[in-house]
Amino acid sequence: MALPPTVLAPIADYFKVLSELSRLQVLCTLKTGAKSVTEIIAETGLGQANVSKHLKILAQAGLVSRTPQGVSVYYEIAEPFIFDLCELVSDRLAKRLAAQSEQLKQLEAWQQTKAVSPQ
Amino acid sequence: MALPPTVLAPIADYFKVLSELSRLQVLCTLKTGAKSVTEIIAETGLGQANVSKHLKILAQAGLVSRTPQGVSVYYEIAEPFIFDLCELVSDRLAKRLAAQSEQLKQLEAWQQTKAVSPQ
DNA sequence: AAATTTTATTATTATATGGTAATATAGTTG
DNA sequence: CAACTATATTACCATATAATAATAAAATTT
Repeated sequence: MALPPTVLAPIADYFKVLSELSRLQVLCTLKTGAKSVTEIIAETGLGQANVSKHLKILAQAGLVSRTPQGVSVYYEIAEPFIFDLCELVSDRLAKRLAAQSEQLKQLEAWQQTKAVSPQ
Repeated sequence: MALPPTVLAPIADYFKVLSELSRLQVLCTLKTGAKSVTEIIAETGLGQANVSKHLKILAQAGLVSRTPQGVSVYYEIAEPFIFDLCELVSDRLAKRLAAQSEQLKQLEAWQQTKAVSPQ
């Protein structure tokens, strides 16, 4: 029997948080340490309201922590684990590209053969 | 400087494919081997058109392979890697729950202390 | 306290997407 | 070829969500 939705749903939700480019950009900004919202806005080039909303989603998901400091609010990675995930996916995508390029090379070699001894 | 969107976008897209409960259900169905669409429909309880659409998305993402066989079409996991990802996330979520329950226990112990020696 | 800065929220719009019914397509069997 | 089965596609609706502008709220400075 298949895994019940109750088990899979939280996993899907976790992936969903990571499935938006803007949120990944925000997270990457925090890779080098805690940053204020203003700094995040500057680094990503995203709009203020937009960043604020994404940070709320990331905080609710438990991926970042929030610490107000004076007028500013600093956000920090709470689960460095997410970078492991991103790297795994990135590596997998790279391997795909490598395999594709290898196949292309094979194809070219075969075409060479055909040109040398046609028919 | 942060990673450019051109690098992060494919990663976000990869996560996006895995961020839907129905698609995870379909993938889990294939964990034990290739299955026809009819079998997938039966195991998941999802609608026919729905399953067909999700399978298309999974195939385009390169996560499953498609092999017609007579009237049926069999789909198979093309990247077992996805189950590693799911398991990593699942483990992480489990650790979270464990940590929460531990905190709860600590809180209860503290309340006991307070009850024994009030003030 | 007024002005300023920083962050959060609300309202709105545009777009994307999941689900379903209906239809189309393709292969199989009588 | 007609009937049937399996899968794909199309059209449609409902919902979710990303982005932005406008506004609010909170802390700081003058």
